[in-house]
Amino acid sequence: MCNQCNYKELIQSVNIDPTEKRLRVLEVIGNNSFPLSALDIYKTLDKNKSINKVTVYRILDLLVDKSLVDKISTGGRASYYGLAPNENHKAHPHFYCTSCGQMDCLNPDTVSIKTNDFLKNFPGRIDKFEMRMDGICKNCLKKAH
Amino acid sequence: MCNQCNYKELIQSVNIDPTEKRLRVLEVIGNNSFPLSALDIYKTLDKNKSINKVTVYRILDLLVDKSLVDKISTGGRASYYGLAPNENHKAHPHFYCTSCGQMDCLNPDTVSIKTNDFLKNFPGRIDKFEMRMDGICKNCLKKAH
DNA sequence: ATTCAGATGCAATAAAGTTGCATCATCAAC
DNA sequence: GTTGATGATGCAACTTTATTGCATCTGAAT
Repeated sequence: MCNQCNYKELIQSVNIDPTEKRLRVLEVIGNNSFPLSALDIYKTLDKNKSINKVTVYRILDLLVDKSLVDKISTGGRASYYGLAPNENHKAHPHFYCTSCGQMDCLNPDTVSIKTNDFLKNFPGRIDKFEMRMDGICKNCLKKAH
Repeated sequence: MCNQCNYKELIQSVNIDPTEKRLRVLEVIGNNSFPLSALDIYKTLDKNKSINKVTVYRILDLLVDKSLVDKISTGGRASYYGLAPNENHKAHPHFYCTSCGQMDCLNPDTVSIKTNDFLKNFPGRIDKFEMRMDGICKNCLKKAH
């Protein structure tokens, strides 16, 4: 969730056209407090048949490519999307409920990571760091009995 | 890669039948120094038409369920499979090359993680912790120019 | 008004994994 | 040894998630 973000400016800041659909997609992602799947986003926007599924995927790819949006993998089959880390949003781990598919953002300092000398010596290029915990959320735990 | 493992005993230790196919699947995973996709495993075993794709998926599900094998998500679409952590294999992060799809195991102490008070206070149940770095491996970096 | 590039839509397709049901193998009971 | 039950495996069809190819639209530049 981002209350400080001007989505139009965000899009313009990476030198792409802030089209209506791109804005809508980024808004859906930004106004949500947890990451969403492409299909979640599509369904949200398609309430009034206003966008095509393929367009959603293409916009997501673009926003990820421009580092405005973060593509987060789950233990499940679909990727989820959330606002990329920036000054207002520190990078943070996620929790994925393997029962209901809900994904939550965890506080950035629930875990502290120290990447020793590793990063300096790694022979390839590292673009991204992802950390995820899988389990059963409290709601599903309750339902279980 | 596991040189100390007796795969048959491993399978028996979780009270399931050590069938020929289960053994083959676990061996392929265990003899490999990096995680493989279900299709990699299938192709390795299917050289002489000796196993069905569905059987591979079902065996993988079973081995994951019994905690002998770890299902590792990538930035891509397929899951990868490696031996689950145990006394001989500490849990460790992975590196995934977004260019060629190769996944590598990183040294367990390339990063040190401190999960502050988080785990104690979390209202759900946590089964698994996954950490992955995505980027371009040194081979693909070379090819790029 | 015309043209051109980029954005979007639509249908078809691909990749990864799952399901339902048939068959096979193993083993205990008779 | 045959029978019957149980679990393992095979095969075809299907589902979900995502991608591709090509057509159409839109908006700025000329």
